[in-house]
Amino acid sequence: MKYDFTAIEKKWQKRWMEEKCYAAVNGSDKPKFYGLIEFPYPSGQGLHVGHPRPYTALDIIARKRRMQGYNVLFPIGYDAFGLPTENYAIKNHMHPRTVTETNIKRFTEQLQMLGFSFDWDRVVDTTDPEYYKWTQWIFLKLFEKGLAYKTSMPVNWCTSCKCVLANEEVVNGVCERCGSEVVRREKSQWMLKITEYAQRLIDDLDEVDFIERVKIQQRNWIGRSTGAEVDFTTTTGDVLTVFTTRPDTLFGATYMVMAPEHALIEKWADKLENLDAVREYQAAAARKSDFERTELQKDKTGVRLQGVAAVNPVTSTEIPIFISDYVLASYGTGAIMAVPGHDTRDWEFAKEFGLPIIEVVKGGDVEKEAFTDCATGIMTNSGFLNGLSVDEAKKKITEWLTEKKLGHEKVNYKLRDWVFSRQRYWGEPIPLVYCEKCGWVAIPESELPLRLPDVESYETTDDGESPLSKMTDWVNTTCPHCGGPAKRETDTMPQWAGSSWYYLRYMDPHNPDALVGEDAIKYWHQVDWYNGGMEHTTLHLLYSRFWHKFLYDIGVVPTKEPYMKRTSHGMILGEGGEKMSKSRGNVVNPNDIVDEYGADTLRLYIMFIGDFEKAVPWSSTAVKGCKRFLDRIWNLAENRLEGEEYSKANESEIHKAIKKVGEDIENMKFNTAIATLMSLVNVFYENKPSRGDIKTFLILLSPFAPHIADELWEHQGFEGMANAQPWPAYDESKTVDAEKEIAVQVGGKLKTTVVVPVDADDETVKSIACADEKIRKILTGMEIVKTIVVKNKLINLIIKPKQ
RNA sequence: GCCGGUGUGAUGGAAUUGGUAGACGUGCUUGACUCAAAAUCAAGUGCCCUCGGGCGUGCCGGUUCGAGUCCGGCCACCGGCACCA
Repeated sequence: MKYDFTAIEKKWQKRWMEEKCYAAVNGSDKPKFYGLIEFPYPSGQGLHVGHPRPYTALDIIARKRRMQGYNVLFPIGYDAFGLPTENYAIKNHMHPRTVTETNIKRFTEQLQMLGFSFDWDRVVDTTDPEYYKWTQWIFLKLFEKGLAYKTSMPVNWCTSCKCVLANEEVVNGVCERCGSEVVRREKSQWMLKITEYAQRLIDDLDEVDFIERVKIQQRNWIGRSTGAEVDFTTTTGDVLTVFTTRPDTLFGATYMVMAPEHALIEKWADKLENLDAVREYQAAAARKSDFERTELQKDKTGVRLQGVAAVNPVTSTEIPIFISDYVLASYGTGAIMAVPGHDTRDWEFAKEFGLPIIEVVKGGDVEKEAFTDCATGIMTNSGFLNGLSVDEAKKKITEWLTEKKLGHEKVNYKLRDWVFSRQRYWGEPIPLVYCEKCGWVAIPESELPLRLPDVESYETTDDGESPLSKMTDWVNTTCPHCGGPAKRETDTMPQWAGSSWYYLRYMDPHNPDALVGEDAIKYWHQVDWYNGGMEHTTLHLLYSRFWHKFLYDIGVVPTKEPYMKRTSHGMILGEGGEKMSKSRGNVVNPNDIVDEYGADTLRLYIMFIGDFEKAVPWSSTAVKGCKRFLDRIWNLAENRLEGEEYSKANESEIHKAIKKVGEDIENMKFNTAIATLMSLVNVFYENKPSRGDIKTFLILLSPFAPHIADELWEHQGFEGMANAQPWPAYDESKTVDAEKEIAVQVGGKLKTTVVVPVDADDETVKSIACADEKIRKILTGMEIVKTIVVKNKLINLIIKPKQ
C-alpha cells in the first residue's frame, strides 16, 4: 500500500478533533504544563513557513508532556486588531471585521492542516467584544490607580499611517511597519506609566528562566544608570539641575548644556542678549525629524546663552551655558554639566566652540581625546578628591553634595512611558469620557465592553484625529459622574494592548464574569514555557510583563511574572539566505509543501533544517530527505511485524535513542533528535525490527510526525493511539555497549583505534593498545614516558627514544 | 561607538562542554533493478600524497599529553541599541 499522506493526515486530524485528544482540563489532578506560542496576527497573506517553526517546536514539547502524564494547556488565538487589516479594509471598502473574519478562517484552516495539538475550544480573538471587554477593564484599573494619564507631548508621527507610534515602533527614524518617515508632532496622548515598574522589570528577571540574550536586551532597553543629580546655581538666581554618572569629574565641568526645549529658557527669555539666535536654533531643532537628528550625529552644533551663566559648585568658577540638540530633553533633567576632558561628546563640543578642557582624571591625554576609562584613572586637579580612584571619588563627592544639599544620588532609566493612544479605528475603544466639569471619567464597568461603533469611513481625519471622532452620536454622551454632557475618547488602544494579557484568557476563555476565574488562575498560575521571536523582546514581552505585574499588584494574578521560561527561535530565510518577503518573491507557502509531501514531512523538515535558535535558509531539495525518511518508516511498519520484545540486535540502539530524543527535545535540539530517529531507522534496515521495536519507535516519532505515527500504530494493531501512549523509559545500563572502540594516540596524534571492554581499567587498556600491531611498530626502540587514559574514550602514549 | 552572536566539507548542519572533527540530511560518483527514465536498494564522498604518511574547524600567537572547544591579539559577517550625560 502506498503512503497516502493526504488521506492519512485528514483522517487523523478529524479523529483528534472529534475525540478532543488535546483538550486541557481545568482543575485536573495531573501536574499541569502550560506551553505558549505567540498568537499570530491574521494577515491577508496567510501563513508562511516561518510561522510553523515555533509552533511545531512547542507542539513537540506539548505532545511529549502529555505522554509524560501532564495536563497540558497548549492554546492558540488571534491578535487581530491592527493597521494592515484596517488599511486593507479602507482600500477595498470593506468592514475590518469582515476582513478579520476571513483571515482568521484562512489561518485556522492552515494551522489545522499542520496537525498542531492546540486546544481548539480555547481560541481567543482580541477583536471579540467579549475579549476586549477585559482589555478595557484592565485599562480602567490602570486609570483608577493613576498609571494611565493624558499628556501633550511631542510624539512620533508616521506620515503615511497618519498615526502616533510608540518609541519601540520607530526603527532608524522610520515607521517599523511601513518604512515611511516619522516626524515629531505635538499631540495629546494617553500614556501608561511603565517607568514606574522599571526597577521591578529588571529585578524580577533574576527569578525567571529566560534565555540570556533576552534578559540582556531587556536590561539594555530599560537602561538603568546610577549617578547623581547636581544643582548648579545660575546668575539669574535659578537652580539648574543636571544628572551625571560621573559626579567625580565635577571639578572638570567647564560649561553646561541644556536641551533646546528646556523650560528655563522661556523663563530667561528677557535676560538673553541673543534671544533671536536662541529662538532660531530651537526652531531648527524642532523641525528636525528623528531621522535627521541621528544622521547629523557627528557635528556638534549649539548656541551660547548670552547674559546668563552658571557657577560650578566646587570651583565657584562662572561657566557658560549653551543649548544644543545633543542633549535630550527627555532624559535625566534635560541638562548636563559638560566635562570635556572625560566625555567624548563634550570633548567634541568643546573643540568646536574653543572651550577649556581640564584634566581631572590622570591616565590619558585630554588634548588628543577625552579620557573615559573609569577603572584605572586617578583623580587630579580636583581639590579634596585628588589621589582617589574614580570609584572612591564618586562616593566621596556624592556624600559631600548630599551634605551641602547641592545634590544627591540618583538612578535614571532610558525606558520611557508607553504611548498608548492611536488615532485609528481598528483597535479597542478607550473607555473614558471627558466632562467639562469632572475631567476624564471612567465609564462604569457594567457598560463594558464599550463596543466599536460602525462608521462610514475608517480613514484618519486630516487633522490626525481618529475616525471615531466623526461619529457625533457616539461621541456625545453623558458624564457618568455628574450626568452632564460629555464626550467619549475617540482614540483607540495600540495593537500591543490585546496581546499583553492573552495568556491569562486562555486559562478560562469563556468566563463572562472575570478576565480569568480564580480557580483557573490558581490551577494554571502562569505560563511554563513561552517561545517567541526576538523582535518582541522590547515590545510585547516587556509590555506584558508590565501588565502582569500590575495585575499582581491589584490581586488578580498570584505570580509576579507571567512567563517562567522564555526561548526564542531563529527566522527561516529564503533559499538564497535573504529574508523571505513578498517583494523578493521568495516566500514559501506551507500549503505547497503539504500538498506535495504532507504535513508530517513539513513538520520534520522545519525542525531538522538547523539549530532552532539560529536563522536558516530554506532548501526545497533538502525537504525530500524528510519525505524519504517517512517512506522508509512506512515500508518497515506497513505490515504487521512479529515479536513483542525488543529484538536483541536493536535493543541497545533503542534505549540510546529514547534517552537522546528525550533530552534533545528538552534542549530544543530538534535537529539532532530527528537525526537520531533517522539513524535508528537505518539500523532497522540492517536488523529487521520486531513489533516491540516499532512500537517504541512510533511513540518517539509521534511528537514530530503525529499523523503517520498514529496510522502505523493502527496498522500494527496496537491499542489506542500513539499520541496517547506514555513516553517510554530507557534502561541506562542498556545504553552502554559491552565493548568500546577507543582512540589510541601517540604524542597526542591519533594513530589507530582498538576495541576494549567497557570501563576497562587503565592497565588493561594500555596492554591492549600496546598489543596492536601498528602501535607495536611505532614503539620499537622507544620507551613510554607517560600514559593518559580517558575512560571509554582514548589512550595517549607519550614516548621518547630508548637511551 | 556600545551590547549580544556567528565563522566547521560542494551544501544545511553534528561533535556527550578539553578527548577519534564532519553524526544526520542534501548534492555528487559508481553499481544493482529497468528497454529506458524516475523511484528504490547498495557502496563511496574533507584536502594532498611518492601509500610510509602529511594537512585540515576565519587569521596570528599561547596554555595543554591533547584545542572546533580555554586564553591573548586581529579579520569578516549577522542582530540589537545608538548624542541616554
